[in-house]
Amino acid sequence: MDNSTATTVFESLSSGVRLDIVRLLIKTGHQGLVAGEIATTLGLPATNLSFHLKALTQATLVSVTQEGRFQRYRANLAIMQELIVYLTEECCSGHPEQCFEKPLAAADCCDTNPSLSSTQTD
Amino acid sequence: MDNSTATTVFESLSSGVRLDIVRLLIKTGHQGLVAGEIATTLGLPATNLSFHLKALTQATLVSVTQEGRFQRYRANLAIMQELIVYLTEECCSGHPEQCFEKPLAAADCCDTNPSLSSTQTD
DNA sequence: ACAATACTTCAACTATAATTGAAATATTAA
DNA sequence: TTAATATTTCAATTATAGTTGAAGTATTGT
Repeated sequence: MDNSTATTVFESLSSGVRLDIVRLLIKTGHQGLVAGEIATTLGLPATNLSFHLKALTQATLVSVTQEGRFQRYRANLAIMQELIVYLTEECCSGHPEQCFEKPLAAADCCDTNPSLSSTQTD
Repeated sequence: MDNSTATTVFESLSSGVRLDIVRLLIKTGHQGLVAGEIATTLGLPATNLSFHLKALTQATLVSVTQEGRFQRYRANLAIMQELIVYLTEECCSGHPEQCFEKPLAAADCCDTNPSLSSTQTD
């Protein structure tokens, strides 16, 4: 991931609304959600949601597929992983010795570790 | 890291200027840089830099200490690590089975692995 | 064909962020 | 103590982002 892509991704996630959308879509995984379901879940007017979904789609953080008159949105997990790699590289750049003094916990991510998910606020 | 903190951090890094500042300060590590050095390196007017440094400081992405009439800024690596953990948790939430299909590379970060740093664009 | 549904686009508006030069503050050097 | 240096704050301006209702497009159900 290059710096301008990273900026675009950060920009996308800098809106509370868009972060909520991405987190919601990550939770629904491959199934994703159609626009109306997102609107209902997050209590957003359709036009406002559409605005943010367009931004997220252009930033490739979500993908869309048409299903009849519905538009199904899915989170792009790959780019989240790339973002994690990017941040890890940046944190280490030139200073590996002070990088990750405490354990990263990334490796623990997929374990059944309730203490990780319980740190979330909503 | 809670969601509103994450939003604040993303907001901070969503500006190309601020991302440049943080990346520069990460490179200089514990030594950090005084404001004037940052301004010279990035070619920014002092007042504009000060604006962004204030935002970064309030978001706790950088810290300041006074040295006579200089202000020395340093990156807060700990919050970058927390951000990585936050993203990892979010990516995994509810879907550990599809989390990190490809290797994360986070663990390789501090190894002498030139292929990682060579992916950066500037 | 026609009405209903799902969603997007458009245009207008409001809100927030970024940039700038001038003035202010604080520290140091002469 | 006066001048120079380092940085911040302020006020004004410009630029960009977010929100909304109305209208438009496309698909489906009757």
